[in-house]
Amino acid sequence: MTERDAIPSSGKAAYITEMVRRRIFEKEWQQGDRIPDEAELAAEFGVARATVNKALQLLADEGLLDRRRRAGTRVAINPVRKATISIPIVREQIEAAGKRYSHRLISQSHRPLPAQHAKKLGLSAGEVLIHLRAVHYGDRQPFQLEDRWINPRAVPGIEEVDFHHLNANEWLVRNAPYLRADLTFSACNAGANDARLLETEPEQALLILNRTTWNDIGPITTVRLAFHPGYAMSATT
Amino acid sequence: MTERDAIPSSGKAAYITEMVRRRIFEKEWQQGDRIPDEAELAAEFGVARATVNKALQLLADEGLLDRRRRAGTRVAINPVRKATISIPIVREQIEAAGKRYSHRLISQSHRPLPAQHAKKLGLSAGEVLIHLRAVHYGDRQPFQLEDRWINPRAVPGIEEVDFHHLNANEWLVRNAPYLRADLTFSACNAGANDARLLETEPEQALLILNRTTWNDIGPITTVRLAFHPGYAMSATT
DNA sequence: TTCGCAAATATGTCTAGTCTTAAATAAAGA
DNA sequence: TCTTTATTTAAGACTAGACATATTTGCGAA
Repeated sequence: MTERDAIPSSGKAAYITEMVRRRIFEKEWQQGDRIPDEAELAAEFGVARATVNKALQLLADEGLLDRRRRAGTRVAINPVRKATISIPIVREQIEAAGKRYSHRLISQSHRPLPAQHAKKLGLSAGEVLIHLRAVHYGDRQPFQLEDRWINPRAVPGIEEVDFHHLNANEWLVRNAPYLRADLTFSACNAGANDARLLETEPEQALLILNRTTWNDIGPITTVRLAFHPGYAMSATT
Repeated sequence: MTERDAIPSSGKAAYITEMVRRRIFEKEWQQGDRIPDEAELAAEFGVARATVNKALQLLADEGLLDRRRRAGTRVAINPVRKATISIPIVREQIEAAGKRYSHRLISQSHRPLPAQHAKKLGLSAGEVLIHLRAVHYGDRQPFQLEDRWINPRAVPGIEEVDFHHLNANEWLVRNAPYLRADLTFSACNAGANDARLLETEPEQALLILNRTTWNDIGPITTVRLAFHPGYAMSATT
C-alpha cells in the first residue's frame, strides 16, 4: 500500500513534496539512496512529470535532495539545511513590534574612506564618500546603531538629500536598488561610542550585521548595524 | 526598442528574470507600479506564459515583486530582501576552510531540563534530557562551543550512542531528521566557562547561534553554538 | 449611500508533450 | 590496460493549452 489518501485536486506538487519528505523522514528512503526517477513518481502519483519536477526541485533547493542530470535524484547525505532571514526596514521592524519609531542622525559628512572599508567596497582608501551615523529608537529605547558609508558616484542625487528627517535605509531602498549584496553576522564588544549611543555598558556584546550592496555602476553602500544588547535575529526554515 | 539581444535559446526564464530586474532597477517600472501581466510579457518576449510565471515567481520570492491574483503584479514598495544562510555540519565547515577537524566532548549526562530551555522546547522543566557539551576545533584552535539538550523520547536509539568519538550534530542529522527548525542569532559576552573552552578572555563578545528542532513526535534538540571570537557568518542574496 | 451579488480577470497550478544537456556507462581503439 | 568516443539516461527547460481560484469591479436592490 503506497497510496494513502486521494491526492487533492489542488496542490498536487505540494502533496508530492510532503510525501517525499515523509518517506525520507521515515527512512523508507535512506540518506544517499537513489529515489525513483521523475517519470516513475509521476506514474505512481498519477501526475505529469513537470509536477513531480516542481516538487523535487523544491526539496533540492531546501537541501534535502541532491539532483544531477543522468545520475538521478538521491537523498542528501548531509542535508545542509538552509534558512532564510528577511531583513526588513528598521522602521517596519520596530512598528511591527508595536513600538513607536524615531531616529536621530548623529553625523553626516564627507570623509575619506578608511582602509578597512576600502577593501570591502573595492574602492581605494582615501576616496571621499558620505559617512552617516544614526540611532534608531523604538519607544525612545535605542534599537539599532547605524554606521554607513555611501558611494555618491553610484547613487545620483544623494548629495542633495538631508538625512536628519529621512531614514537613509529607506531612501536607499527606494532610490538605489541593488543588484548584489553581501551580508555577514558577527559579534563585537561595544566601544565607548557604541555604548553611549545604545545606552548600555562598554564591552557589552552586540550583534553586528554588516551589509554591502552593489549595483552595475559599483558599490553603493556599506553599513554596520549594531543591535541593542539582547537582540536576537531569527531565521525561518 | 524594448528587445535588446536575441533571447538565448536556453535559460529564457532566467533571461526574463534579469530583464525585469533591470527594468525595475532602471526605474522603467517604479516602486508600487503595476507591471504588464503574464500574458503580455509572454507575448513581448515570445515565450509561453508558464515561463514568464516562473521568472516572476522567483522575483516575488526574492521580495522584489508583489503578486496577487486578479490584482496583478507590482513592484514591491519596500523590497524586503531575503537572504539565505546555509548551516553546514561543523566538520565540513572546518574542512572546507582547509583545516583539520577534531572535537572534544566535555560532558555527556542525563540532567533535568532547566526552565529557560523548557519553554523553548515546549517540555516541562525538570524532565530528564541528555545534555552534551563539546568543543569543535580547526587545526587545534577552538572553533565552536556546543551546548546541547537532546530529547531521548523523540530520538529512539540515542541512549546507546557515545559521543566521545562521534559528532552529535552529524549523528542527529543522519538519524533524526527534523521537520521544523527554529533559528536565532544573537551575541553574548563569554562567561568563565565559555572563555576557558574557547581559549579566550571572559567578557569577549561571541556570536551565538541557537537552534531548536522538532519532528512529528516532539522537540528533538536545542543547541547553543558559540563561535570563536571574530567569527562572521555570511549570508547570500 | 451602502450592501450584496455576479461577472471579469490575472495569477496559480497542472497536463502531455518536445527538445536540450550533463554525465554515467558501454564500446571501440591504441 | 588505459584512453577516447559513442550511447544512453535522467534531469532541466520550455510550450500551448486548460482549469481553478482569489480579488477586483461594476451593477442593482434595499
